[in-house]
Amino acid sequence: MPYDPSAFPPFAVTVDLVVLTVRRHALCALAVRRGEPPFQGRWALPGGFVRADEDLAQAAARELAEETGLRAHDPSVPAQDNGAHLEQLATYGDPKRDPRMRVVSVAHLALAPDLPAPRAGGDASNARWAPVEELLQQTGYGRDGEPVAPLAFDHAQIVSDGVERARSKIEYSSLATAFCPTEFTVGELRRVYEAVWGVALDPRNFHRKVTGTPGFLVPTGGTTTRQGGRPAQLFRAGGATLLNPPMLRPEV
Amino acid sequence: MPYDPSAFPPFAVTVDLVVLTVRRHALCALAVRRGEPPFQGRWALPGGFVRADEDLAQAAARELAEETGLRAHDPSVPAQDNGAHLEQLATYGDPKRDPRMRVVSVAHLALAPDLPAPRAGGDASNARWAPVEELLQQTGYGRDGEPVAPLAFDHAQIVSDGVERARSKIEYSSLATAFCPTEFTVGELRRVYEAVWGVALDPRNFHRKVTGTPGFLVPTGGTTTRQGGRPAQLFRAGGATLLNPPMLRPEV
DNA sequence: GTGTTTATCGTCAAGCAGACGACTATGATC
DNA sequence: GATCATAGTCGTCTGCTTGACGATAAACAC
Repeated sequence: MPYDPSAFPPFAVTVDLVVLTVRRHALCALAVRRGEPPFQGRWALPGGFVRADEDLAQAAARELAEETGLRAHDPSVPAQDNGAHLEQLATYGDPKRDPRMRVVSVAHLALAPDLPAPRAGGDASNARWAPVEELLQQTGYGRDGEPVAPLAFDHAQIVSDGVERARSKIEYSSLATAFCPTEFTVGELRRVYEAVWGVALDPRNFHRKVTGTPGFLVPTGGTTTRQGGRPAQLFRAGGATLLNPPMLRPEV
Repeated sequence: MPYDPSAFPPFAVTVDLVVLTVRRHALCALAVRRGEPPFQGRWALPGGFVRADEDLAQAAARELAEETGLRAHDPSVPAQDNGAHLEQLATYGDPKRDPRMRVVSVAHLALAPDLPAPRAGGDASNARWAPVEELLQQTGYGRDGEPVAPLAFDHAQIVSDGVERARSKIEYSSLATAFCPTEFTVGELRRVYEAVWGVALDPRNFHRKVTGTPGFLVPTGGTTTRQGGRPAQLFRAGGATLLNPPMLRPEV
């Protein structure tokens, strides 16, 4: 039976990105300002159409590079540095999610270390790192007193799902190191967990846990006093990806 | 700026279903035989095009009902019975995954209790429950001596991802009860875990764990001797969905 | 030097998991 | 009906992990 275009409705397929980082002890997501309707002037997630010859992961990596300059970490090259973690999150396809046409969006989750200022086509005023609580509250006022409008489309739901994925995934994997630079201290890693979970962790028990888990951290030999106080050992992420037993998230 | 159809390439969007059940102590997935090219005569996952006015979850629930007669369990109605668990799995969009055209498939995972014979439009010879190891081995011979051909398209990858999701999810959630009938014994639940994980579990420790986790199981008062031996208490699934601490999967 | 900050090591008790003994209640077999 | 096999249920013990927290170490600010 030959290909019959009338047999199925045509869709537009996009990728949207939840790019998370930890800045100033807060979990932040990258938001870009929409330059055209619908939702003109509102904040939204970066994203764009999947091209005709592109895989979904390729499209997500391309959008990530365009918006942040980050290369996506290729899981098949374990020793690669400076690449952001990128994984598929979920797919959103409500018929009414875009008023113009039928759009299915394959959302991806990226975790990146703290970066210099974001860029959106070179225009800094149209991209920012926003604390996720600010993006998720429907109305109110942000830290700078500016009124907060809800994210465009269903992007608040997507951010919420991405944050929840990140929160649960650092429990049982070594993914929290994706938020850290190449070399980092135990204290810096602990502050990542504290920012993502929004809780305080005991420094002594955390130190025992992460240094006692084989393959999680490998010492580089160096030390640093970045945070003040006694110099701390520097580590790199080890080869282990799964934490067993997991890092336990404290009860609320 | 008005809607410009030339600004994006058109896609076909489908849902594919990984329907898992436990039959005769083996984890099985529903497979249907393809009646037309490409891959005519080969086994594939049930699925079909998403309609113009349908949400993705609706499309998946519709396909599930068409192929198995199962209603999807609506998470907003906790007390509902007899509904299969249905959740989005992942989305597959390699440009070459369907030789006819550009198809993006949103795979869903369904977990169902052991059912009567499957039906595919009423034709039983074109649908079957196949042990997942049989579906995942690329070549060889099945249990009945018939030669095994790989699944159509990228469906082997999708089955593999679905099985992995189910294996990990029964660790930290009460989802294993989705494989059981409304009333079941601790031993039946244990055999579900053993089939899904492919391991043997200690009946005494398992019994202590599941009966000691608040909200996991609620006794119905009845007993049964279905499996022979001493009569066992019957339980229903409790309201808890998350298991904390999780059920630990034994090391290989 | 004194105080402050952060890192790191140690101790202790509670809880949980794995290994496994013992007993119970049914059906099957002789 | 006695014996056996099967499956379910209750306990015990030991080792590991965690959470709470004391103590020490090494830097900086004054």
